[in-house]
Amino acid sequence: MSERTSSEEKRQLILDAAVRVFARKGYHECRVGDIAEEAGVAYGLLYHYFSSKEEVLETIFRDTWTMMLGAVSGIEGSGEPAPEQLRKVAAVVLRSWKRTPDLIGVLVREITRSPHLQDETKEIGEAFAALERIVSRGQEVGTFRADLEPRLCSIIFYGALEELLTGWVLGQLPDEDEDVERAIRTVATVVCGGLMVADAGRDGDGVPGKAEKEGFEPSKEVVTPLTP
Amino acid sequence: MSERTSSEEKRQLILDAAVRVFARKGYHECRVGDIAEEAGVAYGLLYHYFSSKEEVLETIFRDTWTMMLGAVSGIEGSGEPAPEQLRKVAAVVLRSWKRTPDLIGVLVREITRSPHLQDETKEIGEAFAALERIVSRGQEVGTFRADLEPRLCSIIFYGALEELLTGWVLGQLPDEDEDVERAIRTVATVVCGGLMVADAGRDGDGVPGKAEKEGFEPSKEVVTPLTP
Amino acid sequence: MSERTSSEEKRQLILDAAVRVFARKGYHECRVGDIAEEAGVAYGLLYHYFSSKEEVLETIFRDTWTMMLGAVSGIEGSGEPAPEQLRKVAAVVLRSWKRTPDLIGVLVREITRSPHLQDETKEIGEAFAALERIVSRGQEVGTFRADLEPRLCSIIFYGALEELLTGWVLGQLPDEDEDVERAIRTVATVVCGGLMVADAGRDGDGVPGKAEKEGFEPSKEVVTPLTP
Amino acid sequence: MSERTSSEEKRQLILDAAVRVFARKGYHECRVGDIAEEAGVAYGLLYHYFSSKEEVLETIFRDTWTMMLGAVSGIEGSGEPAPEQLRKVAAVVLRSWKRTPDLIGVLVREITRSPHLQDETKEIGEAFAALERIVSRGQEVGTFRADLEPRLCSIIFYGALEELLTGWVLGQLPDEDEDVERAIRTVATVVCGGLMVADAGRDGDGVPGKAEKEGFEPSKEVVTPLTP
DNA sequence: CATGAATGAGGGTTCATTCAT
DNA sequence: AATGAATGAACCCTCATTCAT
Repeated sequence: MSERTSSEEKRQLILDAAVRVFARKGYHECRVGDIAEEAGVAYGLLYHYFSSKEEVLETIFRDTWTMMLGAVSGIEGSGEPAPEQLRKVAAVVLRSWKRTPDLIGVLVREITRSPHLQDETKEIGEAFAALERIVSRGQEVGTFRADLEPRLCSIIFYGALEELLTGWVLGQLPDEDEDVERAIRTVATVVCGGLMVADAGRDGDGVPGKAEKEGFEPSKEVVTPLTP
Repeated sequence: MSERTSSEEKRQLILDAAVRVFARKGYHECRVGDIAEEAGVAYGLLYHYFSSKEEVLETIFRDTWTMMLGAVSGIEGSGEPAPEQLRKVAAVVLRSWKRTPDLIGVLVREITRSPHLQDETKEIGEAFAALERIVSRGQEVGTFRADLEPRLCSIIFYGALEELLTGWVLGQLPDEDEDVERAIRTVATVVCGGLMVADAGRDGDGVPGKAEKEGFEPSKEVVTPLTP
Repeated sequence: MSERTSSEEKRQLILDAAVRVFARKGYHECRVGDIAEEAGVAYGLLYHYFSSKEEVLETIFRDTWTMMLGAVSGIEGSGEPAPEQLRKVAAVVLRSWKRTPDLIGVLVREITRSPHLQDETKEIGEAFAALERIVSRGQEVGTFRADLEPRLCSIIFYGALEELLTGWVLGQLPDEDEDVERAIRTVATVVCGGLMVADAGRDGDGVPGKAEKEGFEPSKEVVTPLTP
Repeated sequence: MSERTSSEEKRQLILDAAVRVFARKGYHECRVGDIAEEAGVAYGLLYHYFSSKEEVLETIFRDTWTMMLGAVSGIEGSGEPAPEQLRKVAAVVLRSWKRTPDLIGVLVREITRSPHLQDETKEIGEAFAALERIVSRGQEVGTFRADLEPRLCSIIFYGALEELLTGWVLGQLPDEDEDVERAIRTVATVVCGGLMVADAGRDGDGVPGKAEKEGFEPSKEVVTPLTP
């Protein structure tokens, strides 16, 4: 109780500081001292908790993707229709921009750093696998057309999300709350619309159908948020 | 003929070598000496043609995006229907993986690295603008539904393409010729399908419709390939 | 009895651990943490008993040279003939390799490292002085030729011992018990033989003469062993 | 001709500077910058010629031992009597103190640095082997007593030389020219005296016998000096 | 006594860039 | 145009030492 910051808290303190610094200057452009300074700890303490600067970044990646995986898994297990599930994934992912812009900035900017992806592939791969299963089940129940590879569809869907985040990160896209909501609707509409069989529930206004209009999103509290 | 390598050829020699080295080790992980060695020239000669290591990367970016912009512009001006145009953009972009995997690898891995995007934004921005106009025109002629922002749609579309390329670059996705063609069809089907108005030309199988079956792609020679 | 480890024992525990670690990795190459780990104590406890890492090494040096000095002094005061005294010194020094190889390894490897010799010079110097006196007395009683400087002789003698130890430490010389005994005989024979006046006791078989054959070494228990 | 310092000369410049700095402060206590400063070159240039600070020391060791080996080999092949050969080795080794005190200081102080001896063992080992052969031949022709192991004798002999050098390096021993010459005589007398058969050439004054008095050392110019 | 988190100066090394040849 | 030796600032990391608990 009286302990101000436990060991684990100190570790998180450093991670949070690293996210801010990486977001501000980029991984390669920042020095280890910047992170320590931002965290308000001594230079070498970082090396008590992490074996290298790179491990700090890897930890950020892993932690985030683990959360992401948890969120997607939760949605996947909800039993809702596939289009609604994709919509929720889009909502979780895209809303995280406003929640934790620094973290998203780091992920977007450094996502393809070679060494990480090799290792992080597990978490990322599982997240993609979950998306893939959502698409597959949509196909099985006849909601989605069956002539497309679920794998490719999950990639298309996730790529769309990532590019939207990139637009916000780079300041090339307006990101007011309503802009974010519109982006969620648009990506859900386009991708789900393209995935759904031609006449399934199509009444002329696109995928999410009436649900959208009926206040389709009570799940906000249910879904694990993407961030700490 | 007797001239071994002209100045301009030497410059390109270095650029090509840089692409291979960046693809192999990444921009930050490679040394200027690696590029020179790969090009078979001396250490300092690189500085006759480029003012810095970074300018080499920027040149690769600019050249490629200029080509990309040219290709997209060409497609945009073809007068074909919007879905067909998007399809061709997808074809040009995705087929470039097999043509020039190293170059794509560099673009995918380094694409969001901070300092570059500031400058490259112009070319990239114009490419996005062209995609946006394609979507807009599809909306104007009633092919695409009008209730979606063209900007967001272009982002979704391009994000899908980039994520597919990423899958190939990272070796997480099969990339035989038929896989590439399937990816082209899939992204065109999904995105165009999601963009099109519910009953416009829908005959139950999605966007590319009959066109696909009628040998829809004589454009291979027409379209400027994405690479040198 | 019930006391697990007294303060003094803990101190010695750390010293013993340090000897093992220094022998294994060398003084400069090992970390303070290595010593603590080897001793099974916590990081900072070392600083309760020693003021620095260097003091640990100095303590090892001083303790050992104090013992060495004690052994040599004991031999010097035995009243035996000079050749026999040198022989016993050789025996004490060289046999210590098998007794405490780690300690000898540390002494051999770190012996001339700069800062230590300044301080240790006192003990080392006294040991050399004792050797010198042994030689001098041999000269006074006519056993050793008088035309050689005792100081140089003591250096030659000790250098021979140290180089033999070095050969064992570096694994370049066989070190079975009989090899050690042969080394003792050889160094005594060569050095004493060279020191002795041409015809003094020379009966054709070398220095230690009959003494050697008569079981010349009952001193094993008498002489203070070189090690704790 | 007009070239002030060739590449090889620059390399040697750095080595010479390193010897001076190592002699002054010791290997561990000096910084790479000290070497560069002493050599009058830039910090990083050292890394053009050597891969690390340690390689600089190793090069000094190897070069010197190669010279030592050459000198000993030359003496070994001279066909002179074994005692005279040992005497010349002593002369070459001990006189090197006055010629190149810094170099000797480095060798004496750092000789047992673990990693080096593993590698340098080849040159050092060959030098010992040459000494061993000198002793063996002395035994074969009946000059040296045959009941001693040549290997041990070579170690005893070299240890004596090294300890004398150590005495000078540490300033514990007078090192005027006459002191050096006396040390040469003493070590030759003692070791050769101990090695020789009791009455072989013994006329009461030890080994070098008359030869010494007859101007026994015209070899000064003949023998390869130990230093560059 | 004992612990180990915290400190931070200092080290070796790298490497983009320059420049004399 | 071409070379590669020379430069030196910058960086990551180590690790002896301290100190609050």
